[in-house]
Amino acid sequence: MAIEIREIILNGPNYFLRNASVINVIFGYHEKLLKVLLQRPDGTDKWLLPIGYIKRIETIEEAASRTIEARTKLKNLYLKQFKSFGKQTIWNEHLLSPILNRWDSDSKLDSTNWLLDYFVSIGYYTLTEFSKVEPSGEYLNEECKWWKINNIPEMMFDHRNIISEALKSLRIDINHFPIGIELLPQKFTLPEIHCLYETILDRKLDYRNFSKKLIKTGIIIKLDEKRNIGAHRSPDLYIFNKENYQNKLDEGLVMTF
Amino acid sequence: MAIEIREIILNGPNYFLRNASVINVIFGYHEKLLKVLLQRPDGTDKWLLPIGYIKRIETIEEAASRTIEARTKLKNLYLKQFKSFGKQTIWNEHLLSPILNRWDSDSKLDSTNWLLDYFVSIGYYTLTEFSKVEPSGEYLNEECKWWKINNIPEMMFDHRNIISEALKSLRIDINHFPIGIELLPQKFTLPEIHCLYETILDRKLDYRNFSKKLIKTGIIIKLDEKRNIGAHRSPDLYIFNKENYQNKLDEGLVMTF
DNA sequence: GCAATAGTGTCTGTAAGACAGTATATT
DNA sequence: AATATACTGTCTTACAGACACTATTGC
Repeated sequence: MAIEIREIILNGPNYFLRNASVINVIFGYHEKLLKVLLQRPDGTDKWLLPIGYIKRIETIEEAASRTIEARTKLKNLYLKQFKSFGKQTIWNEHLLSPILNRWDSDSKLDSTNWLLDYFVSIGYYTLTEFSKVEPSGEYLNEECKWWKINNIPEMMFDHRNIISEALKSLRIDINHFPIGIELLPQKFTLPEIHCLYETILDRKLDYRNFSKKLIKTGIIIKLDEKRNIGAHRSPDLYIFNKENYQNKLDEGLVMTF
Repeated sequence: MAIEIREIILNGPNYFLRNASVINVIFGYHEKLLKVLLQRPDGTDKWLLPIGYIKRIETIEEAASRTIEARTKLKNLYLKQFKSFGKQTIWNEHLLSPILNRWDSDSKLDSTNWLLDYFVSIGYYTLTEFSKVEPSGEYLNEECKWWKINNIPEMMFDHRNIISEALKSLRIDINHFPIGIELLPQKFTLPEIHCLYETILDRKLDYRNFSKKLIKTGIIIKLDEKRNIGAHRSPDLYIFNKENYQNKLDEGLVMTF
Protein backbone atom coordinates (compact mmCIF):
# COMPACT_ATOMS: atom_id res chain seq x y z
CA MET A 1 0.00 0.00 0.00
CA ALA A 2 2.77 2.40 0.93
CA ILE A 3 4.42 1.59 -2.34
CA GLU A 4 1.26 2.25 -4.19
CA ILE A 5 0.97 5.66 -2.59
CA ARG A 6 4.56 6.44 -3.40
CA GLU A 7 4.06 5.37 -6.98
CA ILE A 8 1.09 7.69 -7.25
CA ILE A 9 3.00 10.55 -5.72
CA LEU A 10 5.94 10.09 -8.02
CA ASN A 11 4.40 8.81 -11.22
CA GLY A 12 0.74 9.67 -10.92
CA PRO A 13 0.59 11.36 -14.32
CA ASN A 14 1.41 8.04 -15.93
CA TYR A 15 -2.01 6.85 -14.84
CA PHE A 16 -4.06 9.96 -14.24
CA LEU A 17 -4.80 13.28 -15.87
CA ARG A 18 -2.70 16.06 -14.40
CA ASN A 19 -5.02 19.00 -14.02
CA ALA A 20 -8.46 17.52 -14.06
CA SER A 21 -10.39 15.60 -11.44
CA VAL A 22 -13.92 14.75 -10.46
CA ILE A 23 -15.46 15.86 -7.20
CA ASN A 24 -18.31 13.87 -5.77
CA VAL A 25 -21.18 15.04 -3.65
CA ILE A 26 -22.69 11.80 -2.37
CA PHE A 27 -26.06 12.43 -0.80
CA GLY A 28 -27.49 9.82 1.53
CA TYR A 29 -31.07 9.51 2.67
CA HIS A 30 -32.51 7.48 5.50
CA GLU A 31 -35.60 7.99 7.63
CA LYS A 32 -36.19 11.67 7.04
CA LEU A 33 -32.56 12.63 7.09
CA LEU A 34 -30.44 13.89 4.24
CA LYS A 35 -26.71 13.52 4.69
CA VAL A 36 -23.57 13.94 2.66
CA LEU A 37 -20.49 11.73 2.68
CA LEU A 38 -17.30 13.54 3.68
CA GLN A 39 -13.82 12.44 4.49
CA ARG A 40 -11.12 13.75 6.74
CA PRO A 41 -7.49 13.03 5.94
CA ASP A 42 -5.53 11.82 8.93
CA GLY A 43 -3.30 14.82 9.30
CA THR A 44 -6.04 17.46 9.47
CA ASP A 45 -9.19 18.35 11.34
CA LYS A 46 -10.98 19.76 8.32
CA TRP A 47 -13.17 17.79 5.98
CA LEU A 48 -13.18 17.22 2.24
CA LEU A 49 -15.48 16.11 -0.48
CA PRO A 50 -14.24 12.90 -2.08
CA ILE A 51 -12.08 13.86 -5.03
CA GLY A 52 -11.19 11.43 -7.76
CA TYR A 53 -8.39 11.56 -10.24
CA ILE A 54 -9.29 10.62 -13.79
CA LYS A 55 -7.50 7.67 -15.32
CA ARG A 56 -6.13 8.13 -18.79
CA ILE A 57 -8.14 5.15 -19.95
CA GLU A 58 -11.53 6.16 -18.65
CA THR A 59 -14.21 8.77 -19.27
CA ILE A 60 -15.01 11.43 -16.68
CA GLU A 61 -18.27 9.65 -15.93
CA GLU A 62 -16.38 6.43 -15.30
CA ALA A 63 -13.99 8.27 -13.00
CA ALA A 64 -16.88 9.62 -10.97
CA SER A 65 -18.51 6.22 -10.86
CA ARG A 66 -15.31 4.45 -9.85
CA THR A 67 -14.43 6.89 -7.11
CA ILE A 68 -17.96 6.85 -5.72
CA GLU A 69 -17.85 3.07 -5.68
CA ALA A 70 -14.60 3.26 -3.73
CA ARG A 71 -16.36 5.20 -0.98
CA THR A 72 -19.72 3.47 -0.94
CA LYS A 73 -19.12 0.03 -2.48
CA LEU A 74 -22.16 0.71 -4.62
CA LYS A 75 -22.21 0.36 -8.37
CA ASN A 76 -24.51 1.88 -10.94
CA LEU A 77 -25.80 4.75 -8.87
CA TYR A 78 -27.54 7.51 -10.76
CA LEU A 79 -24.90 10.13 -11.43
CA LYS A 80 -25.57 13.69 -12.37
CA GLN A 81 -22.96 16.15 -13.51
CA PHE A 82 -23.94 19.50 -12.01
CA LYS A 83 -21.09 21.97 -12.43
CA SER A 84 -17.34 22.26 -12.87
CA PHE A 85 -15.02 24.20 -10.65
CA GLY A 86 -11.73 25.93 -11.20
CA LYS A 87 -9.39 27.01 -8.51
CA GLN A 88 -11.39 25.74 -5.57
CA THR A 89 -9.09 22.85 -4.77
CA ILE A 90 -5.39 23.57 -4.86
CA TRP A 91 -3.23 21.77 -2.35
CA ASN A 92 0.01 23.15 -1.15
CA GLU A 93 2.96 21.41 0.40
CA HIS A 94 2.06 22.65 3.81
CA LEU A 95 -1.39 21.07 3.62
CA LEU A 96 -0.59 17.85 1.82
CA SER A 97 2.78 16.80 3.20
CA PRO A 98 1.62 15.95 6.74
CA ILE A 99 -1.16 13.84 5.26
CA LEU A 100 1.08 11.91 2.95
CA ASN A 101 3.85 11.52 5.47
CA ARG A 102 1.69 9.45 7.73
CA TRP A 103 1.71 6.91 4.98
CA ASP A 104 5.06 7.16 3.52
CA SER A 105 7.41 9.28 5.47
CA ASP A 106 10.11 8.92 2.88
CA SER A 107 8.20 10.29 -0.02
CA LYS A 108 9.31 13.76 -0.87
CA LEU A 109 6.77 16.19 -2.11
CA ASP A 110 8.56 18.89 -3.95
CA SER A 111 6.74 21.99 -4.97
CA THR A 112 6.39 20.89 -8.58
CA ASN A 113 4.66 17.66 -7.68
CA TRP A 114 1.59 17.01 -9.79
CA LEU A 115 -0.62 16.69 -6.70
CA LEU A 116 0.06 20.33 -5.82
CA ASP A 117 -1.03 21.53 -9.21
CA TYR A 118 -4.09 23.51 -10.20
CA PHE A 119 -6.93 21.01 -10.61
CA VAL A 120 -10.15 21.58 -12.43
CA SER A 121 -12.91 19.58 -10.77
CA ILE A 122 -15.97 18.26 -12.52
CA GLY A 123 -18.74 17.97 -9.99
CA TYR A 124 -21.10 15.02 -9.83
CA TYR A 125 -23.76 14.31 -7.30
CA THR A 126 -25.50 11.05 -6.54
CA LEU A 127 -28.11 9.79 -4.12
CA THR A 128 -28.15 6.62 -2.09
CA GLU A 129 -29.62 5.02 1.00
CA PHE A 130 -27.03 5.81 3.63
CA SER A 131 -27.94 3.03 6.03
CA LYS A 132 -26.75 0.52 3.44
CA VAL A 133 -23.40 2.18 3.03
CA GLU A 134 -20.32 1.62 5.14
CA PRO A 135 -18.28 4.67 4.30
CA SER A 136 -14.92 3.53 3.17
CA GLY A 137 -11.68 5.45 3.10
CA GLU A 138 -9.14 4.45 0.53
CA TYR A 139 -5.40 4.93 0.36
CA LEU A 140 -5.21 7.53 3.07
CA ASN A 141 -6.67 6.10 6.23
CA GLU A 142 -8.90 9.04 6.76
CA GLU A 143 -12.16 9.21 8.56
CA CYS A 144 -15.05 8.93 6.17
CA LYS A 145 -18.56 9.51 7.41
CA TRP A 146 -21.99 10.90 6.83
CA TRP A 147 -22.83 14.42 7.91
CA LYS A 148 -26.26 15.93 8.18
CA ILE A 149 -26.84 18.38 5.39
CA ASN A 150 -27.65 21.21 7.75
CA ASN A 151 -24.72 20.52 10.02
CA ILE A 152 -21.67 20.42 7.78
CA PRO A 153 -18.33 20.54 9.61
CA GLU A 154 -15.53 22.89 8.77
CA MET A 155 -14.35 22.10 5.26
CA MET A 156 -11.12 22.55 3.37
CA PHE A 157 -11.01 24.80 0.34
CA ASP A 158 -14.36 25.93 -0.96
CA HIS A 159 -16.07 22.60 -0.57
CA ARG A 160 -18.91 23.90 1.52
CA ASN A 161 -19.91 26.00 -1.45
CA ILE A 162 -19.66 23.01 -3.78
CA ILE A 163 -22.06 21.07 -1.53
CA SER A 164 -24.51 23.91 -1.62
CA GLU A 165 -24.26 24.12 -5.42
CA ALA A 166 -24.95 20.40 -5.63
CA LEU A 167 -27.91 20.69 -3.33
CA LYS A 168 -29.28 23.57 -5.35
CA SER A 169 -29.00 21.48 -8.50
CA LEU A 170 -30.61 18.48 -6.85
CA ARG A 171 -33.56 20.57 -5.71
CA ILE A 172 -34.08 21.90 -9.21
CA ASP A 173 -33.52 18.56 -10.89
CA ILE A 174 -36.08 16.89 -8.68
CA ASN A 175 -38.69 18.78 -10.67
CA HIS A 176 -37.45 17.30 -13.90
CA PHE A 177 -36.31 13.78 -13.08
CA PRO A 178 -37.80 11.08 -10.91
CA ILE A 179 -35.91 10.02 -7.80
CA GLY A 180 -36.39 7.25 -5.32
CA ILE A 181 -35.37 4.02 -6.97
CA GLU A 182 -32.08 3.98 -5.09
CA LEU A 183 -33.55 5.41 -1.93
CA LEU A 184 -36.67 3.41 -1.22
CA PRO A 185 -37.35 -0.31 -0.80
CA GLN A 186 -38.61 -2.01 -3.91
CA LYS A 187 -42.13 -1.85 -2.53
CA PHE A 188 -42.79 1.46 -0.88
CA THR A 189 -45.73 3.54 0.30
CA LEU A 190 -46.93 7.00 -0.62
CA PRO A 191 -46.12 8.41 2.83
CA GLU A 192 -42.57 7.12 2.43
CA ILE A 193 -41.92 8.79 -0.90
CA HIS A 194 -43.73 11.91 0.26
CA CYS A 195 -41.37 12.09 3.19
CA LEU A 196 -38.38 11.63 0.93
CA TYR A 197 -39.35 14.61 -1.18
CA GLU A 198 -40.04 16.74 1.86
CA THR A 199 -36.65 15.91 3.28
CA ILE A 200 -34.74 16.69 0.10
CA LEU A 201 -36.60 19.92 -0.51
CA ASP A 202 -36.59 20.77 3.18
CA ARG A 203 -40.15 21.95 3.21
CA LYS A 204 -43.69 20.68 3.72
CA LEU A 205 -45.56 19.39 0.70
CA ASP A 206 -49.31 18.95 0.82
CA TYR A 207 -49.79 15.20 0.88
CA ARG A 208 -52.90 15.17 -1.31
CA ASN A 209 -51.48 17.42 -4.00
CA PHE A 210 -48.19 15.57 -3.93
CA SER A 211 -49.87 12.19 -4.39
CA LYS A 212 -52.01 13.40 -7.25
CA LYS A 213 -49.03 14.80 -9.13
CA LEU A 214 -46.81 11.83 -8.57
CA ILE A 215 -49.41 9.32 -9.68
CA LYS A 216 -50.13 11.36 -12.76
CA THR A 217 -46.52 11.08 -13.90
CA GLY A 218 -47.00 7.36 -14.34
CA ILE A 219 -43.71 6.46 -12.70
CA ILE A 220 -45.33 4.49 -9.88
CA ILE A 221 -47.75 1.59 -9.89
CA LYS A 222 -50.14 0.76 -7.08
CA LEU A 223 -50.01 -2.84 -5.93
CA ASP A 224 -52.83 -4.88 -4.51
CA GLU A 225 -50.95 -5.14 -1.22
CA LYS A 226 -50.59 -3.12 1.91
CA ARG A 227 -47.80 -2.73 4.40
CA ASN A 228 -48.54 -3.63 7.99
CA ILE A 229 -47.34 -0.79 10.19
CA GLY A 230 -48.86 -1.81 13.49
CA ALA A 231 -51.66 0.04 15.21
CA HIS A 232 -52.68 2.13 12.23
CA ARG A 233 -54.30 1.94 8.89
CA SER A 234 -52.13 -0.05 6.49
CA PRO A 235 -50.79 2.04 3.64
CA ASP A 236 -50.93 0.80 0.06
CA LEU A 237 -47.74 -0.44 -1.50
CA TYR A 238 -46.35 0.86 -4.77
CA ILE A 239 -43.50 -0.06 -7.06
CA PHE A 240 -41.75 2.05 -9.65
CA ASN A 241 -42.73 1.56 -13.25
CA LYS A 242 -39.18 0.98 -14.39
CA GLU A 243 -39.77 1.61 -18.04
CA ASN A 244 -41.53 4.92 -17.43
CA TYR A 245 -38.99 5.84 -14.80
CA GLN A 246 -36.11 5.33 -17.19
CA ASN A 247 -37.92 7.26 -19.92
CA LYS A 248 -38.42 10.19 -17.58
CA LEU A 249 -34.77 10.06 -16.54
CA ASP A 250 -33.77 10.29 -20.17
CA GLU A 251 -36.36 12.72 -21.46
CA GLY A 252 -37.22 14.65 -18.33
CA LEU A 253 -40.63 15.49 -17.03
CA VAL A 254 -42.31 18.56 -15.64
CA MET A 255 -43.48 18.66 -12.07
CA THR A 256 -43.43 21.45 -9.58
CA PHE A 257 -43.24 20.57 -5.94
CA MET B 1 4.55 34.32 -34.19
CA ALA B 2 6.13 31.09 -35.35
CA ILE B 3 8.29 31.23 -32.29
CA GLU B 4 5.33 31.68 -30.09
CA ILE B 5 3.69 28.62 -31.60
CA ARG B 6 6.83 26.62 -31.12
CA GLU B 7 7.09 27.74 -27.52
CA ILE B 8 3.53 26.61 -26.93
CA ILE B 9 4.14 23.29 -28.59
CA LEU B 10 7.27 22.64 -26.61
CA ASN B 11 6.62 24.33 -23.30
CA GLY B 12 2.87 24.84 -23.21
CA PRO B 13 2.47 23.25 -19.79
CA ASN B 14 4.57 26.05 -18.32
CA TYR B 15 1.69 28.38 -19.09
CA PHE B 16 -1.38 26.20 -19.43
CA LEU B 17 -3.07 23.33 -17.66
CA ARG B 18 -2.24 20.01 -19.27
CA ASN B 19 -5.46 18.09 -19.38
CA ALA B 20 -8.14 20.68 -19.00
CA SER B 21 -9.52 23.19 -21.46
CA VAL B 22 -12.60 25.25 -22.09
CA ILE B 23 -14.74 24.83 -25.17
CA ASN B 24 -16.85 27.73 -26.34
CA VAL B 25 -20.13 27.68 -28.15
CA ILE B 26 -20.53 31.26 -29.32
CA PHE B 27 -24.04 31.89 -30.54
CA GLY B 28 -24.69 34.87 -32.74
CA TYR B 29 -28.00 36.47 -33.53
CA HIS B 30 -28.91 38.91 -36.24
CA GLU B 31 -32.19 39.56 -38.02
CA LYS B 32 -33.97 36.33 -37.34
CA LEU B 33 -30.92 34.14 -37.73
CA LEU B 34 -29.12 32.17 -35.09
CA LYS B 35 -25.57 31.20 -35.91
CA VAL B 36 -22.60 29.67 -34.20
CA LEU B 37 -18.97 30.66 -34.57
CA LEU B 38 -16.73 27.87 -35.84
CA GLN B 39 -13.18 27.69 -37.01
CA ARG B 40 -11.35 25.55 -39.50
CA PRO B 41 -7.65 24.93 -39.09
CA ASP B 42 -5.73 25.43 -42.27
CA GLY B 43 -4.74 21.84 -42.80
CA THR B 44 -8.21 20.32 -42.67
CA ASP B 45 -11.66 20.66 -44.18
CA LYS B 46 -13.50 19.90 -40.98
CA TRP B 47 -14.61 22.48 -38.46
CA LEU B 48 -14.04 22.93 -34.77
CA LEU B 49 -15.52 24.75 -31.85
CA PRO B 50 -13.07 27.27 -30.44
CA ILE B 51 -11.11 25.54 -27.70
CA GLY B 52 -9.16 27.45 -25.12
CA TYR B 53 -6.35 26.30 -22.92
CA ILE B 54 -6.49 27.44 -19.32
CA LYS B 55 -3.66 29.53 -18.01
CA ARG B 56 -2.19 28.54 -14.68
CA ILE B 57 -2.89 32.02 -13.38
CA GLU B 58 -6.54 32.30 -14.34
CA THR B 59 -9.89 30.79 -13.42
CA ILE B 60 -11.84 28.64 -15.86
CA GLU B 61 -14.31 31.46 -16.31
CA GLU B 62 -11.48 33.83 -17.19
CA ALA B 63 -10.14 31.29 -19.68
CA ALA B 64 -13.51 31.10 -21.38
CA SER B 65 -13.84 34.85 -21.40
CA ARG B 66 -10.36 35.41 -22.74
CA THR B 67 -10.65 32.86 -25.53
CA ILE B 68 -14.05 34.17 -26.54
CA GLU B 69 -12.64 37.67 -26.67
CA ALA B 70 -9.86 36.39 -28.93
CA ARG B 71 -12.46 35.24 -31.44
CA THR B 72 -14.98 38.03 -31.19
CA LYS B 73 -13.04 41.02 -29.77
CA LEU B 74 -15.91 41.41 -27.34
CA LYS B 75 -15.48 41.69 -23.58
CA ASN B 76 -17.88 41.02 -20.77
CA LEU B 77 -20.29 38.82 -22.66
CA TYR B 78 -22.70 36.81 -20.58
CA LEU B 79 -21.09 33.41 -20.14
CA LYS B 80 -22.89 30.30 -19.07
CA GLN B 81 -21.20 27.06 -18.15
CA PHE B 82 -23.43 24.31 -19.47
CA LYS B 83 -21.62 20.97 -19.31
CA SER B 84 -18.19 19.38 -19.22
CA PHE B 85 -16.94 16.80 -21.63
CA GLY B 86 -14.44 14.00 -21.38
CA LYS B 87 -12.90 12.23 -24.26
CA GLN B 88 -14.60 14.20 -27.00
CA THR B 89 -11.52 16.08 -28.09
CA ILE B 90 -8.33 14.10 -28.36
CA TRP B 91 -5.94 15.05 -31.11
CA ASN B 92 -3.53 12.64 -32.62
CA GLU B 93 -0.33 13.25 -34.49
CA HIS B 94 -1.95 12.47 -37.78
CA LEU B 95 -4.57 15.17 -37.25
CA LEU B 96 -2.52 17.86 -35.62
CA SER B 97 0.85 17.68 -37.36
CA PRO B 98 -0.28 18.94 -40.76
CA ILE B 99 -1.97 21.88 -39.08
CA LEU B 100 1.03 22.86 -37.03
CA ASN B 101 3.50 22.29 -39.82
CA ARG B 102 1.97 25.05 -41.87
CA TRP B 103 3.19 27.34 -39.18
CA ASP B 104 6.36 25.93 -38.07
CA SER B 105 7.60 23.14 -40.23
CA ASP B 106 10.49 22.45 -37.92
CA SER B 107 8.52 21.80 -34.80
CA LYS B 108 8.39 18.14 -34.04
CA LEU B 109 5.28 16.77 -32.49
CA ASP B 110 6.19 13.56 -30.78
CA SER B 111 3.50 11.28 -29.52
CA THR B 112 3.94 12.38 -25.91
CA ASN B 113 3.38 16.05 -26.68
CA TRP B 114 0.97 17.69 -24.30
CA LEU B 115 -1.28 18.81 -27.15
CA LEU B 116 -2.04 15.20 -28.01
CA ASP B 117 -3.13 14.39 -24.51
CA TYR B 118 -6.58 13.60 -23.19
CA PHE B 119 -8.30 16.95 -22.55
CA VAL B 120 -11.30 17.50 -20.41
CA SER B 121 -13.35 20.38 -21.80
CA ILE B 122 -15.54 22.65 -19.79
CA GLY B 123 -18.28 23.94 -22.04
CA TYR B 124 -19.45 27.54 -22.00
CA TYR B 125 -21.92 29.19 -24.26
CA THR B 126 -22.45 32.86 -24.91
CA LEU B 127 -24.68 35.02 -27.06
CA THR B 128 -23.81 38.03 -29.16
CA GLU B 129 -24.91 40.12 -32.10
CA PHE B 130 -23.06 38.51 -34.96
CA SER B 131 -23.17 41.47 -37.31
CA LYS B 132 -20.93 43.36 -34.89
CA VAL B 133 -18.34 40.62 -34.81
CA GLU B 134 -15.52 40.10 -37.20
CA PRO B 135 -14.60 36.51 -36.53
CA SER B 136 -10.96 36.38 -35.77
CA GLY B 137 -8.62 33.43 -35.98
CA GLU B 138 -5.61 33.42 -33.72
CA TYR B 139 -2.28 31.63 -33.89
CA LEU B 140 -3.30 29.19 -36.58
CA ASN B 141 -4.47 31.12 -39.58
CA GLU B 142 -7.65 29.16 -39.85
CA GLU B 143 -10.92 30.19 -41.32
CA CYS B 144 -13.25 31.42 -38.63
CA LYS B 145 -16.84 32.13 -39.50
CA TRP B 146 -20.48 32.05 -38.56
CA TRP B 147 -22.60 29.05 -39.48
CA LYS B 148 -26.35 28.85 -39.38
CA ILE B 149 -27.48 26.73 -36.51
CA ASN B 150 -29.44 24.40 -38.72
CA ASN B 151 -26.72 24.06 -41.28
CA ILE B 152 -23.64 23.03 -39.36
CA PRO B 153 -20.75 21.78 -41.52
CA GLU B 154 -18.87 18.58 -40.93
CA MET B 155 -17.17 18.85 -37.57
CA MET B 156 -14.13 17.25 -36.00
CA PHE B 157 -14.51 15.04 -32.97
CA ASP B 158 -17.88 15.15 -31.31
CA HIS B 159 -18.33 18.87 -31.59
CA ARG B 160 -21.64 18.70 -33.36
CA ASN B 161 -23.02 17.03 -30.28
CA ILE B 162 -21.51 19.69 -28.04
CA ILE B 163 -23.28 22.38 -30.05
CA SER B 164 -26.55 20.59 -29.68
CA GLU B 165 -26.02 20.23 -25.93
CA ALA B 166 -25.32 23.95 -25.70
CA LEU B 167 -28.41 24.75 -27.70
CA LYS B 168 -30.50 22.49 -25.52
CA SER B 169 -29.19 24.29 -22.42
CA LEU B 170 -29.80 27.70 -23.96
CA ARG B 171 -33.39 26.79 -24.76
CA ILE B 172 -34.00 25.65 -21.21
CA ASP B 173 -32.13 28.56 -19.64
CA ILE B 174 -34.16 31.06 -21.62
CA ASN B 175 -37.06 30.17 -19.36
CA HIS B 176 -35.06 31.02 -16.28
CA PHE B 177 -32.85 33.92 -17.27
CA PRO B 178 -33.47 37.04 -19.31
CA ILE B 179 -31.65 37.45 -22.59
CA GLY B 180 -31.36 40.25 -25.06
CA ILE B 181 -29.11 42.90 -23.57
CA GLU B 182 -26.21 41.83 -25.78
CA LEU B 183 -28.41 41.07 -28.78
CA LEU B 184 -30.66 44.06 -29.19
CA PRO B 185 -30.03 47.77 -29.57
CA GLN B 186 -30.28 49.74 -26.37
CA LYS B 187 -33.76 50.87 -27.38
CA PHE B 188 -35.72 48.04 -28.93
CA THR B 189 -39.28 47.14 -29.80
CA LEU B 190 -41.51 44.30 -28.71
CA PRO B 191 -41.61 42.79 -32.21
CA GLU B 192 -37.81 42.72 -32.17
CA ILE B 193 -37.47 40.86 -28.90
CA HIS B 194 -40.37 38.62 -29.85
CA CYS B 195 -38.52 37.68 -32.97
CA LEU B 196 -35.35 37.00 -31.02
CA TYR B 197 -37.12 34.51 -28.78
CA GLU B 198 -38.81 32.81 -31.72
CA THR B 199 -35.49 32.43 -33.45
CA ILE B 200 -33.69 30.96 -30.48
CA LEU B 201 -36.49 28.59 -29.64
CA ASP B 202 -37.14 27.84 -33.31
CA ARG B 203 -40.88 28.02 -32.97
CA LYS B 204 -43.75 30.47 -33.16
CA LEU B 205 -44.76 32.27 -29.99
CA ASP B 206 -48.09 33.98 -29.74
CA TYR B 207 -47.22 37.68 -29.80
CA ARG B 208 -49.87 38.75 -27.31
CA ASN B 209 -49.10 36.08 -24.73
CA PHE B 210 -45.40 36.66 -25.17
CA SER B 211 -45.71 40.39 -24.60
CA LYS B 212 -47.85 39.97 -21.53
CA LYS B 213 -45.39 37.57 -19.93
CA LEU B 214 -42.33 39.57 -20.73
CA ILE B 215 -43.76 42.81 -19.42
CA LYS B 216 -44.86 41.08 -16.24
CA THR B 217 -41.29 40.04 -15.47
CA GLY B 218 -40.37 43.69 -15.04
CA ILE B 219 -37.16 43.41 -17.02
CA ILE B 220 -38.24 45.89 -19.69
CA ILE B 221 -39.49 49.45 -19.47
CA LYS B 222 -41.69 51.13 -22.06
CA LEU B 223 -40.42 54.49 -23.26
CA ASP B 224 -42.46 57.41 -24.41
CA GLU B 225 -40.95 57.07 -27.88
CA LYS B 226 -41.62 55.12 -31.00
CA ARG B 227 -39.40 53.86 -33.75
CA ASN B 228 -40.12 55.03 -37.23
CA ILE B 229 -40.20 52.02 -39.52
CA GLY B 230 -41.59 53.58 -42.65
CA ALA B 231 -44.98 52.81 -44.07
CA HIS B 232 -46.36 51.08 -41.02
CA ARG B 233 -47.48 51.79 -37.53
CA SER B 234 -44.56 52.87 -35.37
CA PRO B 235 -43.76 50.37 -32.64
CA ASP B 236 -43.14 51.52 -29.07
CA LEU B 237 -39.57 51.55 -27.85
CA TYR B 238 -38.42 49.76 -24.71
CA ILE B 239 -35.21 49.58 -22.72
CA PHE B 240 -34.09 46.93 -20.30
CA ASN B 241 -34.45 47.64 -16.63
CA LYS B 242 -30.84 46.88 -15.87
CA GLU B 243 -31.25 46.42 -12.15
CA ASN B 244 -34.12 43.97 -12.54
CA TYR B 245 -32.34 42.27 -15.40
CA GLN B 246 -29.25 41.67 -13.30
CA ASN B 247 -31.33 40.44 -10.39
CA LYS B 248 -33.07 37.93 -12.62
CA LEU B 249 -29.74 36.81 -14.02
CA ASP B 250 -28.54 36.14 -10.50
CA GLU B 251 -31.67 34.76 -8.92
CA GLY B 252 -33.46 33.34 -11.92
CA LEU B 253 -37.06 33.78 -12.86
CA VAL B 254 -39.85 31.53 -14.03
CA MET B 255 -41.33 31.89 -17.47
CA THR B 256 -42.49 29.34 -19.93
CA PHE B 257 -42.39 30.19 -23.57
C1' DG C 1 -58.44 53.84 -49.31
C1' DC C 2 -54.87 50.40 -49.15
C1' DA C 3 -51.21 47.67 -47.39
C1' DA C 4 -48.42 46.38 -43.82
C1' DT C 5 -47.28 46.18 -39.24
C1' DA C 6 -48.26 47.15 -34.08
C1' DG C 7 -51.02 46.83 -30.25
C1' DT C 8 -54.71 45.22 -27.12
C1' DG C 9 -58.60 42.06 -24.34
C1' DT C 10 -61.26 37.95 -23.48
C1' DC C 11 -62.30 33.25 -23.02
C1' DT C 12 -61.31 28.53 -21.81
C1' DG C 13 -58.97 24.80 -19.84
C1' DT C 14 -55.69 23.11 -16.82
C1' DA C 15 -53.19 22.79 -12.92
C1' DA C 16 -51.44 24.45 -8.54
C1' DG C 17 -52.48 25.25 -3.95
C1' DA C 18 -55.51 25.46 0.06
C1' DC C 19 -58.36 22.83 2.71
C1' DA C 20 -61.45 18.80 5.93
C1' DG C 21 -63.60 14.81 6.49
C1' DT C 22 -63.68 9.65 6.15
C1' DA C 23 -61.38 5.05 6.46
C1' DT C 24 -58.47 1.61 8.52
C1' DA C 25 -55.62 -0.81 11.85
C1' DT C 26 -54.35 -1.91 16.51
C1' DT C 27 -54.91 -1.76 21.50
C1' DA D 1 -63.86 3.43 22.06
C1' DA D 2 -59.66 5.64 21.44
C1' DT D 3 -55.67 6.70 18.85
C1' DA D 4 -52.75 7.19 15.16
C1' DT D 5 -52.05 7.06 10.51
C1' DA D 6 -53.79 6.66 5.51
C1' DC D 7 -56.70 8.04 1.96
C1' DT D 8 -59.74 10.96 -0.95
C1' DG D 9 -62.43 15.24 -3.34
C1' DT D 10 -63.63 20.08 -4.00
C1' DC D 11 -62.99 24.86 -4.40
C1' DT D 12 -60.42 28.88 -5.72
C1' DT D 13 -57.10 31.15 -8.21
C1' DA D 14 -53.58 31.86 -11.56
C1' DC D 15 -51.77 31.23 -15.74
C1' DA D 16 -50.97 29.22 -20.23
C1' DG D 17 -52.74 29.06 -24.67
C1' DA D 18 -56.05 30.10 -28.26
C1' DC D 19 -58.05 33.65 -30.64
C1' DA D 20 -59.78 38.58 -33.58
C1' DC D 21 -60.24 43.09 -33.85
C1' DT D 22 -58.57 47.96 -33.76
C1' DA D 23 -54.76 51.43 -34.42
C1' DT D 24 -51.12 53.62 -36.84
C1' DT D 25 -48.15 54.86 -40.65
C1' DG D 26 -46.90 56.06 -45.39
C1' DC D 27 -48.22 55.65 -49.94
